[in-house]
Amino acid sequence: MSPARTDHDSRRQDVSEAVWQVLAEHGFGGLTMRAVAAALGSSTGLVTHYFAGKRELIAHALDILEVRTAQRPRQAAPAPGLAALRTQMLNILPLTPDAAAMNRIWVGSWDVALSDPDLFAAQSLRYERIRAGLRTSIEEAQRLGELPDGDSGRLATIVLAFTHGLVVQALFDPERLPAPAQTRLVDDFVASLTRRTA
Amino acid sequence: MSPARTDHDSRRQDVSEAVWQVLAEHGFGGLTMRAVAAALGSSTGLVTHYFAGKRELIAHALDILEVRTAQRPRQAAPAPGLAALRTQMLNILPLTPDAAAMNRIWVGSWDVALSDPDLFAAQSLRYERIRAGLRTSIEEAQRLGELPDGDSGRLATIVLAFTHGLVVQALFDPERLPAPAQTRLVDDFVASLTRRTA
DNA sequence: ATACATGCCAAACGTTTGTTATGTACGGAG
DNA sequence: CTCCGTACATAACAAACGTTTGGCATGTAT
Repeated sequence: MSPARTDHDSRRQDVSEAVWQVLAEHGFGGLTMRAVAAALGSSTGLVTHYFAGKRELIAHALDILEVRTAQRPRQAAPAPGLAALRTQMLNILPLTPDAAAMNRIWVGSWDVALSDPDLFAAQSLRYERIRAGLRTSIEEAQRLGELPDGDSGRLATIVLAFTHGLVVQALFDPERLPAPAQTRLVDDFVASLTRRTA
Repeated sequence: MSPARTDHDSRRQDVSEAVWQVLAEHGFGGLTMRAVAAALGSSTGLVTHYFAGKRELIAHALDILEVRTAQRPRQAAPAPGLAALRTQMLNILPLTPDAAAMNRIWVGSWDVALSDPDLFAAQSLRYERIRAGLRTSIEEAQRLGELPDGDSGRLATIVLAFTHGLVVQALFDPERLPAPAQTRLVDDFVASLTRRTA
């Protein structure tokens, strides 16, 4: 019933890795069955064996994106509240080569996601989830008096907007925005949130 | 020497318009010679007659992006300084259907721009120019005492980051972020910049 | 009137694409 | 040993792609 001379999941993971590699180098515009097969050193037959078609390949790529975002080696929050929020932001930014590759794919996914209704909905949900994560830290910070009271949802949107936008600029100008510069900008931004009204 | 029975520039503009239309609907992943020709109701021969190849088509699309960004019907700055900065930000955001289409193309261009060295460099320059524009307003605002002193370049980066990020969220969740909501977020953000240190 | 450059279509070219079919090797089940 | 389903390679396929070519207009220049 189950002749398994290779570990299916493990092999599928290999394909997944090849997809990642192709995307990081050539973007979604360069994602083809053959490119993935070449990156894997195999035939396209192997690729189709584990992923029915290109659509499934793309959908899976976006899944990896979320999984890696959640499981990447990230710094633990040193403290709840504002410090946690700052850490969450830093964990998103392209501060390391791996994180840069992830963000490059993330940003690249927007073109295809905006053109495909299914992917569009999936992406919208992902961002909603990210905002929810930020929001808990924001509300905790408000409870601790580290942030002024106000609509935590709106503030989460502002924080995510700033972070996303910084990702884009960092990707397009890595020399001007190396890791320390990004960190400094985050600190500047966070500081502007904590200031009280005059 | 110059038999011109049709206005070359005008016709080229028509092609340009067709490119725009295809991009707004299908993104850069759906930009093909035939799609452009179809949107124009002509043959692919016409397209190649005005643009040597696909690369030139893409490069031109990114040029339009900048031209339209500069020449779009935008609100005039009601006053120099902070008010001008706010207006600049609002002029970028997808507050109207036209502006939404432009931003959809803008965001979509990142995938291809990140994969092509030439386009990459061109995009980097564009963002540099946008930041320069923001910076003049920021410095004026600082001179007027509307903003606290500080590195105007870094502040411009922060402002552009926030604006870009808000564009992305608005595109992926237009129902949650209609024009008034976007305006409100900009005002919240600007307010956070003006607050003095406690 | 002749010559020539431009505008554009229609069609074809060779390549690349996603997908599917065929074949082989092989480990477990009976 | 005999099946049989899994794991691929090979290769074919039609469709779509970017690009090129040949030709027919139509206008200006001489």
